Parts: sequence; structure tokens; C-alpha cells
Amino acid sequence: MIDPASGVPAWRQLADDLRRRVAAGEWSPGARLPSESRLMQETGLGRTTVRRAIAALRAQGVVEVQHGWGTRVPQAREVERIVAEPGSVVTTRMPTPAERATFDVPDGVPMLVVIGPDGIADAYPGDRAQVDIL
Amino acid sequence: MIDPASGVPAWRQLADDLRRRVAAGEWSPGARLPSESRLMQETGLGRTTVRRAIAALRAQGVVEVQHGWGTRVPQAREVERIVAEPGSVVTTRMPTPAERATFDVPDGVPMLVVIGPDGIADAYPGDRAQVDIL
DNA sequence: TATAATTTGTGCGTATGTATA
DNA sequence: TTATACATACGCACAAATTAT
Repeated sequence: MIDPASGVPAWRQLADDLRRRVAAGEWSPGARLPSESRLMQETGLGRTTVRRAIAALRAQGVVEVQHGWGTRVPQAREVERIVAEPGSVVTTRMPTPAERATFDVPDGVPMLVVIGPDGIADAYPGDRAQVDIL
Repeated sequence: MIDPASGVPAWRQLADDLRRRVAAGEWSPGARLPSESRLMQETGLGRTTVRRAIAALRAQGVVEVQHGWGTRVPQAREVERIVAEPGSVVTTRMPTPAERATFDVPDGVPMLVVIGPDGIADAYPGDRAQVDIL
């Protein structure tokens, strides 16, 4: 799984792998991800490397870490995670009055706009969505 | 170049190829891309298929098309195109007062926030930036 | 000014494969 | 299984815009 000769840092390979598995729904929200020790065993990596991967995922909001308990996918996921295909373009703008009405977007919240490879644009309220690039 | 047996529609393969070549700077802004007829010759595709690929790129702002002249990379590119690495997360929010000052962001313009695979976040004014996923 | 060549815009019909009812 | 709908892809013809001769 982790390829030391690929040129990609090991912590990044592990983070990428975990991010993909979270996006695939391997762990339901609230469920515990493998512990640091377990990840060390499964991957053969050191603790520093494993922790660095998890730190990156925490910063991205992909996982939550609770001291003494473990790592989990955020429970009530207030943000929808949109997986952007290669060939997409992501922009942002303020919502139109129509979008404010249909999505019930609060004042001061921008929209995330994903223009797919087919040129079709989808807009999501910025307080409830984020785009994952896998 | 275009592989009919790949399962990916031919127009999408062509669009992806052209998008990558534009991002690589193969055509400087204002320069003319190959005409529809040329792309038909080079790829062996029909005109409908070639035009569909270009339509997708137009919708994404990757190219501009001028009737009777041709297709070009937008001249004065008012938006900065950020290429997002796999493993990144894209969100949006309104700028902080500090960002408004340093970037000179007009009222009502949100920020595009790219959190890299390393967990480091970069924010760009939404009216001057968009994220490409290659 | 006029003409021709090139290029994109638009509309038509046809065929094939795939997903859905 | 059949029928329907949709996406993809091809070919053709003509209109409109641009540029060079």
C-alpha cells in the first residue's frame, strides 16, 4: 500500500489512503478509525509518520481526534463533502436571491461552485459543503 | 491519444487533454488553438465530438471562442488559476478584515480556501482565483 | 470595394450502446 | 422480454464572422 520508492512521502500516501476510505464510507460517522498503533502495524511506518498523516486530515476536517479515545469521522457532519472529478474547476461567489431562497442560505455565506468536466456547474452553500480532491 | 475502449467519452478525453495543455502553457494567452477541422484530423473524431469538448472548456473559462476567428486562451486572465493537488480540500468563506485589507477584496466577494494535503490552508480572493483539478 | 478562404454557429438526420420502466 | 429514454458519436449542409488577397 505504502510505496517508499514512489517519491511521495509516506505520511502523504497514508493520508491519501485514509481520506479515500473515509470518502468511500468505510467508517460511518462516529465510528473509530484504526488506532495509531494499529496503523503502525498495518503500514510498517513509525509513530511520527502516522501522526503526521492524521494531523493533515484533522486540519482538513476529514477526521476528529479525541484524546484517550481515538480518531473518528465527524459525527453530525454539518458539511457535505463533494468529491470533485479531475477536469473540474472550483470557484466561489455570493448566492443569487433564488439560491438564498431554495437552499436557505444565511446572510454572508458564499456559494461553492463546481464546474464539472462537462461544463455543468453545481453550486453548494459554503457553510454546508466542501470539495474533496482525491 | 484518444482511446475509444477506455470507457471515458471521447469528447471528455479531448477536453482533458486540451485543458492540461492549456495549463502547461502550450498556447500563450491570445494565441490560437487548433481549429475544429484540425482537431478532427489529429484525433479522427467527428465535428460534434470536437465541439462538445470545446464547449465544456468554454463553460469552465479555460478557453474563449470567437466566431469566424478561432479558439484562444483568455488574453488578460483576470483570474488566477490554482492547480489543486490530489489530497486537497476546497472550501469558501467570507474574508477576515485582515484579508480584506491585504488583498484589497471588494465588499461581497468571498475567499476561496485551499487546504493542501499537508493541512496548510491558502486563501485567495474569489473574484481573482479559481481552482483547477487536473 | 469585392472576393475567396478559413473558422465557428446552427440545424438536420442517423446509428449505436446503455440505462430505465 | 419489450419499450422508452438518454448519452454518445458521426456526417452533412448552410449561415455568419473574420481575415487576407
